[in-house]
Amino acid sequence: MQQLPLTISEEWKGFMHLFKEEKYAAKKILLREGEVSKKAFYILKGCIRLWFNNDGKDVTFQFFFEDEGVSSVESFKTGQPSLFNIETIEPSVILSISKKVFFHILDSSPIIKNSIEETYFKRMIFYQKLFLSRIKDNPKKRYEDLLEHYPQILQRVPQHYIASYLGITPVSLSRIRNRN
Amino acid sequence: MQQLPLTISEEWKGFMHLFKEEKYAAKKILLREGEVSKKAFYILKGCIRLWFNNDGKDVTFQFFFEDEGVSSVESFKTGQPSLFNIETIEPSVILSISKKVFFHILDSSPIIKNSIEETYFKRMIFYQKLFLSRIKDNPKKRYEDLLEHYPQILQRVPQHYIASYLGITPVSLSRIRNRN
DNA sequence: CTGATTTCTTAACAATTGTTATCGTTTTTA
DNA sequence: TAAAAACGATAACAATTGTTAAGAAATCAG
Repeated sequence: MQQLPLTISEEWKGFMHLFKEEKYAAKKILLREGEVSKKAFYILKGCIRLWFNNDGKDVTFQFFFEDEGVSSVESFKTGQPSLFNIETIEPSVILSISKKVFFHILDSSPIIKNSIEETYFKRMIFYQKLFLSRIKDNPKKRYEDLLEHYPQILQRVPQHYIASYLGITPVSLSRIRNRN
Repeated sequence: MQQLPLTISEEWKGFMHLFKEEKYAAKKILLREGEVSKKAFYILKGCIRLWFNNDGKDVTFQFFFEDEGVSSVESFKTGQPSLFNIETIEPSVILSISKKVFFHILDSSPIIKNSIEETYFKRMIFYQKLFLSRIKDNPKKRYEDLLEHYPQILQRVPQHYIASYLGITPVSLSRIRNRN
């Protein structure tokens, strides 16, 4: 969906053996809010959400599906505690890589290093656009955009997560859906 | 405020003669939405807002003040049309630099190149946080955060720009302010 | 200095969303 | 498979925000 995959380019293939394949049940937390990220992930099968605790309320703010890279980027890179949880929604098959190995790959391949930096840049633009959609659109419009551009999300993700993602309550989302 | 300055480190000083100092009146557009960015800016005095036209409505989404770098990053870097306008709010004194010279500096100084890439990374985190505040907080809370963390904005920027930035109408902002 | 514009407030009403609670239905788990 | 938990729809009412309009105050421009 709105996520930029960790491109498995030709270049990456030479390093694939350094990834570890892991299977997780649904609702498994891969990284807990407040902890320091030690691994980055790549989804082979399944889906994941990012969420954090906001005064006792579970706030979901991003979804990831097959062939997308997921991590708490700033925690993974800088060693700060993660601001959010990374949690499976469905049972999932994940490739994981340690910090040490990841940065070793970056050092040994300028091509990959470059592509990762490009990824930071693109992700910045992505978040800028997400932020803009919050400013310009009301919840109903944001729901319709989601319906138009990422219908798969609505089919795979429980509705109250989506409500949270849209910035409204589950009740309000249910109303919007049944208002034609 | 919430912007990451283009750090004028020691390293930068050797290149300062390549910048051009320009003076602008209030409400001057430095880059128009839809045009390709040819210059990046650094504010010596004054302030600037970023805004775009949304169905005829003027939507402001970021403010910049003294000692901050401003540009339509993705347009400046990739040559795509800018998604927004860059406009002075007050009469301003600006350092400007052309694309050609800017990237020449990046090529001649690995230190600066590195710091710019670091800037992309930090700006990504910045936009991520902005986006999160849209999800977790209601307009009133966002106004109070602004009041607490960036009181200078409220003193220097017209209120309807701030309302737009907070994602509400000027009328609603006026009500929030006068509701104690 | 004066008329025009911009900026902010307030009012009245409509529309939307939040809150709380209830009730089937589906899914999970022991 | 049976009990428990999760999920989604709906209702009733409160609170918030949007819309439109009018008017006062401040600022700008000639």
